[in-house]
Amino acid sequence: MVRSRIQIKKIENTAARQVTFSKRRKGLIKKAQELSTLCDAEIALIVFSSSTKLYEFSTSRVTRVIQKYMRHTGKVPDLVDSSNGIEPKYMLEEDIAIMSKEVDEKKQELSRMKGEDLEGLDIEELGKLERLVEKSYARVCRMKDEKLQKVVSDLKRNGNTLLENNKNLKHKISNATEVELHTTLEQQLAISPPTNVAFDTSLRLGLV
Amino acid sequence: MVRSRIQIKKIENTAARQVTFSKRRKGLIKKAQELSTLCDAEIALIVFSSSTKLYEFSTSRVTRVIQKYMRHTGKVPDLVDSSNGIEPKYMLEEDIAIMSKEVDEKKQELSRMKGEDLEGLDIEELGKLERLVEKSYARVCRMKDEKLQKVVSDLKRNGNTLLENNKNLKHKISNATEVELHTTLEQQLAISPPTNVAFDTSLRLGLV
DNA sequence: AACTATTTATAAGA
DNA sequence: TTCTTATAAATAGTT
Repeated sequence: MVRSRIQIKKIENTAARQVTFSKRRKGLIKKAQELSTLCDAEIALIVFSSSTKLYEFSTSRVTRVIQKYMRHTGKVPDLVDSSNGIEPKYMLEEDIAIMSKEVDEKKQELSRMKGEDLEGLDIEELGKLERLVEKSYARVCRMKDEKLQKVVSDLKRNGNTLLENNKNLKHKISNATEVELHTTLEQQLAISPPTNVAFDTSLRLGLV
Repeated sequence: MVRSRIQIKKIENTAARQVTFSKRRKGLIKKAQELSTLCDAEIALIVFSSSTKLYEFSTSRVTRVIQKYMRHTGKVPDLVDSSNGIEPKYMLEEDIAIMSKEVDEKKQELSRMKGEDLEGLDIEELGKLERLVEKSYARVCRMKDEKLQKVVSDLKRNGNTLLENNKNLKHKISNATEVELHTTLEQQLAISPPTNVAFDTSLRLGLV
């Protein structure tokens, strides 16, 4: 459909097929969502990829739409209605309606926080939202900064510990060499210059 | 999508809703067909209009895909095969559990978008959230800006119309006074100084 | 039901 | 996977 027009037939190249599947599945689900919202339709969409992976979309729950489908087509009639006399169904459905409304509200609030679906807002509402998102941004940044600071200080602490260890090791080595081998100071330094290594490490860790 | 962009929310006008339903349903089914052909996917699409009319598309028989769905998800294993042993109450309670989870998820997502409840996130997740909120902020600002621009241009247009009207009125008055009353120019101006008023109005409106 | 100006979806490429 | 971009396809409003 783009860059070049394609024929509607199976895409033989597996990688290309997967990419197209992923994109078009997303598009299809979006369209289904839009149709259900715009036209108040009840929709169930079940998609199995060629590798039998399942993707689904439904306005309510897939099984609910399936039940409705069954009843409608006459296959497996009155699945829900044939409860044994008492009707817990009514109450529960009312609950569902309430929760469904709650979900919808949260969804809308969320999409507005994401900067979507803003058409319906007036300037004042947009200003409020702007301030809200701005504040949120500041909070997220602050939290990230705090966590980073913590990582940095942890690393610095580690670096200091290492530095300390290096000093101790150096000490032991110089004692050992002095007592046991009687090597010169010059020889000790040529074999291991621990001070510089430790210093470098600490610096590097402190800059992560 | 065309002529003008529309909001994705229920179309209240019944006729318009039906037209859109018909068009988009056709589009949706076409997309489903294309996806199934291109990517060798097994698809079932069930659509109930708001007037409960049924439309469907499926690569095989809808019930076959439904059965596969049932087996895959493990929900209501033998819905099709044995209609007697099913507990509608259970299903409804399950609905509530699912929705309740959905509400919780949305709530958490929302609070994170608001920069709350961030403790549990690692630095990478915080970075992602940061970019998301940043993008959202840009969108909200852009939308506000667009709306403001629109208000400004509307007001300017109004201002120009008023200016034009004032000119015409001034003309009429000056003609009328000249021909019918023979008043002096000074008297005309004392009664109505239209040029200045029009100018002021235009300026004020243009700066809202 | 047809038209068409736009928006949206997306194939290909990066 | 994700983004970009050029282009095809879908479709809202109109006739």
